[in-house]
Amino acid sequence: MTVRTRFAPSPTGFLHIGGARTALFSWAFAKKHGGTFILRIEDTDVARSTPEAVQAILDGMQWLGLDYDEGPYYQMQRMERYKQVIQTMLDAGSAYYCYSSREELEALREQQMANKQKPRYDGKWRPEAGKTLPTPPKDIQPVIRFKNPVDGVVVWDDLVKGRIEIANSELDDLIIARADGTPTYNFCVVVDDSDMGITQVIRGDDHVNNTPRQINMLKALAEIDTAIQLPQYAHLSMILGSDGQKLSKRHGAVSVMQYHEDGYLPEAVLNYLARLGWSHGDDEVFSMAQFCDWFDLNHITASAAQFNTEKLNWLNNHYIKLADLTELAKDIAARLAQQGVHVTATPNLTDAISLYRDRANTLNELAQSVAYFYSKPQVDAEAKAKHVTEDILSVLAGLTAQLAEVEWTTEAIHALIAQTVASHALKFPKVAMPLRVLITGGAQSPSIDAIMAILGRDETIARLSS
RNA sequence: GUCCCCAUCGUCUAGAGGCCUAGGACACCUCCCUUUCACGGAGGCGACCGGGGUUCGAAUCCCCGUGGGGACGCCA
Repeated sequence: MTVRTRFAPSPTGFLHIGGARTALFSWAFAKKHGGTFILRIEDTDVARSTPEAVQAILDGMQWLGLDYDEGPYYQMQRMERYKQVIQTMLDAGSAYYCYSSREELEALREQQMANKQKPRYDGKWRPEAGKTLPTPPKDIQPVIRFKNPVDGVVVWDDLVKGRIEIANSELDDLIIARADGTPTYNFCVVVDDSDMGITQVIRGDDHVNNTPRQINMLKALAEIDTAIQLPQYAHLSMILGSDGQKLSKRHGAVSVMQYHEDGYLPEAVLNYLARLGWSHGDDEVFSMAQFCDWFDLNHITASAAQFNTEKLNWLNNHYIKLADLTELAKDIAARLAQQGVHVTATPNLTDAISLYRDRANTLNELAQSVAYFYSKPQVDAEAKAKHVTEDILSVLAGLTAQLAEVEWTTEAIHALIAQTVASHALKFPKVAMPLRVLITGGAQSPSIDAIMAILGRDETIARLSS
């Protein structure tokens, strides 16, 4: 059977890092098996869904390069289909109208909680053989509930967690259509996964408790339509924040696009996410092509994983070092422009980047570190006091004068500095450090001669003369 | 509260009963390289949650405990 997987976010916010990983695994599984990856937008919660959120999800997936083969499907556009299925269930007796009011249900829940019981529907309107149902009140619009089996257990072999067994006695008759007639999540998922021929449902493990309900509905549907088959399920454990707490809006569950803004390469984020909860022996760094080739559900960890920015940084640095220089320069120029620093043809940006890329964890850091090539640096006062001392000023003046004459190459500049150092019987850093401070603004930088070569003669002399 | 899931270095993980003196990566520390800081190179520190079983043998299987997480909506 051809593999068909899906990613089914609800558009109530941006695509966060956990959602991105779920999408990534689903995507990779389809790729690995030459299957189809489907995007489905679960927007039945009209009150919370927004077009902006849909766009944010689309943008996030595009940035990461998680392309889908089908979709996006929108559940709101499938209303007729859901209503049709609900009707067949009503006709088949696997669903029924329930007239319990919200207040009534709320009171029931509170009472059960007070009795330390698991809150659930009491089955008041559930039809049973030989049971007389109450007379429906006129002022209440009924909801429709699924008639869940009372006995037995629901069992499935979770592709990540192994065999999971949940007793039907733990489940109640869930609402599949609201009073206004709109279907609810668990029901839509079942219809969609079935209609779309999903073979592996790969999703977050907060859905484990929904799975037995969905399986029961699927089985009920399968009694009506024998072509319906159960998918396999793979429940991914969640990603925790760096503090070990659940990722949430106020707990670092940032949008994947925030990583873009913060200067992370999609390759790094992808590689990091792939490795978070999945492994291939000791392999740490790999391309998406390699990942898709290796990916399997057997090597997914069942336990929750904590997000670690330092490792992401390390990977990001790795991919920055590997990045195409021209592409990198384009990105860095844009980031500099955002800060009001405009890149000019000289000094050469790609040369400047080559000098700094090895030490940058993010593109923002990289942009920051080459900014002084295009705007006067703010000279660090402490570094200046320490390195630009009285006794060295005359040496610098002499050097500056010679700089006007020297051939403008890294080698020639280096030779000139070395010669100055020698003629004054100094140590190399004694001259290099003040140059560094005056030219770059700080005490840490790559080789100062290489920097000067890129910066240009006039600007170098200008900075040394001020 | 009830049900479900999970448990190896600080973190991500390898580990399918003997290959484990528990391996790798990030972080951290030391040294080397060096023109400062990085990069890079070489080392180091550092873990099987606890208790019972099963077995000749357990990080690996079973049970109990503990700890963490999730679910219990006319949200998804």
